[in-house]
Amino acid sequence: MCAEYATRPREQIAQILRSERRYLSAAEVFQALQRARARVSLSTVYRTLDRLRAKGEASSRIDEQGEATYVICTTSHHHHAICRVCGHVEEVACDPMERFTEALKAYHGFELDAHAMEFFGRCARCR
Amino acid sequence: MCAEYATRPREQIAQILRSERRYLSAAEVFQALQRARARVSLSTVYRTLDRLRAKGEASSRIDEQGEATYVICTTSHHHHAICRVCGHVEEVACDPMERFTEALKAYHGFELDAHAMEFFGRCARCR
DNA sequence: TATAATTTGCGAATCATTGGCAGAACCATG
DNA sequence: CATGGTTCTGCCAATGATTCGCAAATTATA
Ligand SMILES: [Zn+2]
Ligand SMILES: [Zn+2]
Ligand SMILES: [Zn+2]
Ligand SMILES: [Zn+2]
Repeated sequence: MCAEYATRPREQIAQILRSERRYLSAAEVFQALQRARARVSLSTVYRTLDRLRAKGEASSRIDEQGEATYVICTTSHHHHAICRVCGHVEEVACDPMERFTEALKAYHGFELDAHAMEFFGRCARCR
Repeated sequence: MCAEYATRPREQIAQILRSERRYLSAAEVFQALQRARARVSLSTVYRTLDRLRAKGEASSRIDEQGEATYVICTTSHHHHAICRVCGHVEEVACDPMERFTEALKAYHGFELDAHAMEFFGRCARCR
């Protein structure tokens, strides 16, 4: 029990996420599937995206309209710089974070165990 | 035209947000209003919370269940450290941010114009 | 091919949030 | 303290993304 099946729909969905390096909603993935003549239901898209996130293979964020969006990314700790023009997602290391950790403890007595960051601007190509 | 009315419902909602220093959903604010015997509709709660956010008097975030939550905060640039135990929100200054700005430009050619950060952990009282 | 476990598709259900609109509240003015 | 124009509020229906339930299809294994 609890085995994992490698299925066609899952591979097709992952394929789309891998080719686009930007946050996509379930609806956008679904549309891309239809454009590629892949017959996958919207339900399966939702389930697969959530599964990728749970496995740590994708990162999710809620966009301005309140919709969940997903992007494939590495599992090591990093943050995302999102281009306002093309949506391109750049993975950013996070060394300077230690400064915040220190400041939080010194000034607020707050002990950090996690943090989230997002950067917005224009990527190298769009400048 | 376009004047602003100071009304009872708005004051009652702001009162609740001021007394609780943590992120509250519209439903939670509504329940608090009922507990205080204040007769305000859920619609008004939604409208007032969004209005506070638009005026910069409150900050909003989407919680783990996908619901919008709000907290009163100052207008100057800062970030939030959220206690995992009691939900207390601490405002955190953001000087070390310049490091990220530099790194993004140097390593990724990415030009920053905005960023978002959230910190999670345990506040001084809950440690 | 036979079998059991897992996944899929479909449609219905959920549920936070928004929209429309008639009436109530607000506030400046006389 | 009345009047009148503007702004808010409450009610309730509509929206729309996401989730659920379940029978049928797919996968893995022998
Ligand atoms: Zn770009
Ligand atoms: Zn980090
Ligand atoms: Zn705490
Ligand atoms: Zn900052």
